[in-house]
Amino acid sequence: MEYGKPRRVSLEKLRAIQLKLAEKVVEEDCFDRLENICGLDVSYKEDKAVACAVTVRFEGLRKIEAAFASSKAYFPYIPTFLSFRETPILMKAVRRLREKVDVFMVDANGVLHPYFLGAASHLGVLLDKPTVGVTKKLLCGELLEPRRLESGVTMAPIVVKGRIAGAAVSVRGLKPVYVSVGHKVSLETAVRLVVETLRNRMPEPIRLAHTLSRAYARGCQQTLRT
DNA sequence: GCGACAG
DNA sequence: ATCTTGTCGC
Repeated sequence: MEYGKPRRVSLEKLRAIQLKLAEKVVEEDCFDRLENICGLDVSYKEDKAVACAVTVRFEGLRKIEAAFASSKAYFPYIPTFLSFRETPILMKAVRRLREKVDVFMVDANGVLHPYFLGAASHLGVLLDKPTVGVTKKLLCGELLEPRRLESGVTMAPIVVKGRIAGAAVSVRGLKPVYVSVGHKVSLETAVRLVVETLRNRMPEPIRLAHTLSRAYARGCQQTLRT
């Protein structure tokens, strides 16, 4: 409700933290098997933040578990500082999961960020787990020439400060989603995972987390049943 | 200084 | 993100 109060930590300090954590990001595949994928998202209800972590089996995309966490939103939304708003509540939801997770998919950017540390990467480093970032709108960077892959998938690399930081991926001529490495995964694998879990505009794990966190925030018990 | 800007 | 109903279209 009121974020106007002076923060005890300056944005310059937070920027320094991002630069530090960005050095720890690993852009290579660091997982042997791919059985479960967990979608992550946060919804808001006035000044309350609700996070949902929903795990699905990669084969068939069937939901096998969902965990929630809620708290007051202590940090405002400030472009390029999203992780400081959502990482705490997402960590809380993830800790409540019981089933093993191989890769996390977050509704946020990974290294597709002006300082190469979007919320998906920030979370990945804190969890020390593989994460992929996916968004519906471009935060930064310039798109290179689109490339049509075999399965009718169109991919356009995105460059940030001279580095390929992500890719615009679109299927069946739909509006693209922006994919980037979060942590411990390669861009190639990140794109593959998104394409293989894409039923609608957003990959299924994230779409589910979005629906569930929103239902939880609005107290829709019925939707949360199954 | 100006404009852009994930959720 | 959120405030919000019906409605146009594949």
